[in-house]
Amino acid sequence: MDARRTTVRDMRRANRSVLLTRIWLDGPLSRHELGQTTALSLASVSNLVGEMIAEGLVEEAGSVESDGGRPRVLLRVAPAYGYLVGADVGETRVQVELFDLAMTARAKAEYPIAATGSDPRDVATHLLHGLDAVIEQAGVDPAAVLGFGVAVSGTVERTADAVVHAQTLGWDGVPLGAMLRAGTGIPVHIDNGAKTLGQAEMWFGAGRGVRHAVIVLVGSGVGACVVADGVGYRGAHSSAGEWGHTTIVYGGRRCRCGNLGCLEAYVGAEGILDRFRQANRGRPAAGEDEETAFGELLRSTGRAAATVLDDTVGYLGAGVANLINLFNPERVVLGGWAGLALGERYLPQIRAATARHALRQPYAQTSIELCRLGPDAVAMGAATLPMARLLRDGGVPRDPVARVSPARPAPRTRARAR
Amino acid sequence: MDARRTTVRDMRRANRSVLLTRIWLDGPLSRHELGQTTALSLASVSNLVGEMIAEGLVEEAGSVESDGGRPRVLLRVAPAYGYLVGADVGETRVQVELFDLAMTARAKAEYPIAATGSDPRDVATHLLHGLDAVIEQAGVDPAAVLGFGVAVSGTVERTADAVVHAQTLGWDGVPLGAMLRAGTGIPVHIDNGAKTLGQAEMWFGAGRGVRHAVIVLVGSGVGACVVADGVGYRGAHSSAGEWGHTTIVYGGRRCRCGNLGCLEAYVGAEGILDRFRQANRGRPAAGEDEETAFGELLRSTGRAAATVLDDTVGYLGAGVANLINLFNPERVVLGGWAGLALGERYLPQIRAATARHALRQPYAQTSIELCRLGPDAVAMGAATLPMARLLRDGGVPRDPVARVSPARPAPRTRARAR
DNA sequence: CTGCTTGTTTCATGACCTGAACGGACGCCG
DNA sequence: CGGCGTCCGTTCAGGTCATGAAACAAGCAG
Repeated sequence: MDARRTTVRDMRRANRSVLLTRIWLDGPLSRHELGQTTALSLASVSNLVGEMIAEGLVEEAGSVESDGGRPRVLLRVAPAYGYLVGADVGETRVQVELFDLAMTARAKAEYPIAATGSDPRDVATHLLHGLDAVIEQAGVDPAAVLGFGVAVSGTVERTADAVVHAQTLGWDGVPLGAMLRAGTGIPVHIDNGAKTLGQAEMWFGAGRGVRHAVIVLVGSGVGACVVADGVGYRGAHSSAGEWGHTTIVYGGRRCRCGNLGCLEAYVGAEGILDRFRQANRGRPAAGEDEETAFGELLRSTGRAAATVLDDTVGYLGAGVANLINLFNPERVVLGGWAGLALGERYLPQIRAATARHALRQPYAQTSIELCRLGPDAVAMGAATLPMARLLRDGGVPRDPVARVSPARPAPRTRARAR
Repeated sequence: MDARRTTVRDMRRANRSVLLTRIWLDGPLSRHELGQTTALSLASVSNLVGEMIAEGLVEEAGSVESDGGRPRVLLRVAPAYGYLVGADVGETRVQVELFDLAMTARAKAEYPIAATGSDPRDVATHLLHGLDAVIEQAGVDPAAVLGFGVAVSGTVERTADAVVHAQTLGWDGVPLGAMLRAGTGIPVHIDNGAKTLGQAEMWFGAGRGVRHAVIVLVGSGVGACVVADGVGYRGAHSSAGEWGHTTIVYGGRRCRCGNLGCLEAYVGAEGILDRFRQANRGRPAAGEDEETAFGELLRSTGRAAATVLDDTVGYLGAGVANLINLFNPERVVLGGWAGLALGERYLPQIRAATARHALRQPYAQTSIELCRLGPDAVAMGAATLPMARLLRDGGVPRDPVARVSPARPAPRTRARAR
């Protein structure tokens, strides 16, 4: 139903994309298996794979014996074909990491930033410095860096300038994409941190093998990444998945967004600690920062703590049930630092609470799992952005100019002359 | 990212689909305009359109003068190329309607059914009788009927048997698709009524020209149809969009689904009337059935009625805001008989309540509109199912056997013999 | 070394889109 | 009323692509 034409070149790109994606995701594979699972003819597989090998994108990786006959050669994406850089713009620091195509980290850089109201220009400078630093540190050719993915905790418009709105950073309409592109020739990709972490969890973590999932992220705030049929759900302007500010207690607690009864006010770490303080006659949980205080609360044996945590599990279950009813996923992945901590201790109770609130059938069709990557995988998640592009395009697009322009000056005559 | 190969035939089908969809949706168009908007070359447009004209699927419809030169011929889908039958399985009646490809109704049939626990076999019989009846009534060749779309108010699995789970009908696991296919050779399509009504609203109603929308349906119960990038969002097992049973008041009123605090218990007509009865010292609104009672309540000037309706607007606003935060649509369409009645009187207040509960940015990017088709368009919505298939395939697939099999017996030798 | 099995590549074929040339229809103007 | 310019629509040669069948390659057993 898409209003886009299809040309014969799109076909080749689409098929290259299918093959490359499968080789990359499902490890070393033989040409035979590729033909089997993609329904492409062996001839085409050979043709396309041969092209990718010639480009250096794919390489042979040993062979495995086949009963009696010629052994099958395994194929993998060449790890050193190119490199990916991912960056995490957090509230307190900018972290930049370089990966090869096997997604092994090769270099890392980190820059502290002011906790509140960080100047976008400073952040952009840190990001560009970090980019140079990790390239230098890893000793790779800058031309081999396929892309620079940046994850920020806000919504990112899908325009050329990649305008960012990030409440926690105090940014409203920052054209971060344009700012970064002015400082580097490497392709820049910017997206919301929850969405990139969700993608990473889908490819390498608890979402493997699933096409419909919701990755729930509970930290100080609360967010979600919805994956529909293998691709992130964005909505009209890329701000879909704002689960934290859905109303779950009509007229309830005030949330930091200003509304009443948001889910975040009940199951976000800040909201939980605040509720504990109220239940504990104004005495907060011990701990310098939020994370240690939350850990303390989890370990606490007091009556107030137990009540607050029980309630939290209930609210979280209702919130997850809402997601299940609305999105009908195959899997729900519970992540974020607070979500992980809660889940490690209360997963069965969370499942039970969800079952109470969700419709029977969609609940039965889904499974609720803990995340596998942990909260520090944001930079890796950001690096999935250029990787996704590489896979979608079936490799780096061949320079299309070279094929057409030589014939341009006198197309007809030259063609005749042959 | 789809693990599906692309062949040279898919390309042609895809391009036919693009052209056909555009011709059908955007009325008579010239070849030039088609080339413009689809980015196909004029040569290909001519080629593909010529094929469709030869098949009788597309026809010329007058011409429009172009400044000075040869006038451009307009093209449209031939209304009499084929016919679509749509059926609505309601709680009290089965309604069957036949349309031509211009979506004008040509015949209608209706059968009352038992209000509760209707036997699936009876319903299937009514549906098949209705199918024959409207074909007979319209005087149409049965072979020209392209498909039979059936809308039911429950979830429909996307399997060959089209297994239906419909709480309101008392059905759990009814293979309605298999039952109907056993009684007719016409292709059968079954889907949830909210989804088909949503599709109709997208094509002919308040969703025209929009790619991301949520169609909200408030009747006795509450549902929603999410359209993402032009296609209905289904989730893993087609039960996505169960908005009515999301929790909006944690620990609140008991819903007929058994849970506490579901949205449906607050903004469904049944829930509203029940809340009014409680607020009105046990005296219900006057009226034999739900619909007249609800109309009475809307016209009522009493204090209890005003409070209940004000609260309803608030809950509805919060519920719509949740959809906006989660799905980030371009448009929200308010429909269903109760939703339409509420919206006609309270649309500004509903918008205001939604604005209070939604995040500022996604709210600013969306518009909330009333539906245009009314609640009786379910049969037409069902007829969109075979139409969607026709558009997706770019017409009726040509028999592929005829093209290949003659060469089969001795492909090599025969080829040489020429 | 030969036959056998299995994996991979080559080749002729048919299907497709495209740019450019060609043919057609209409209004305008001398 | 016939030539002319302006578009519209179609035809054709050229290039790209996937595919099935046949050919080639690489191991193993006898």
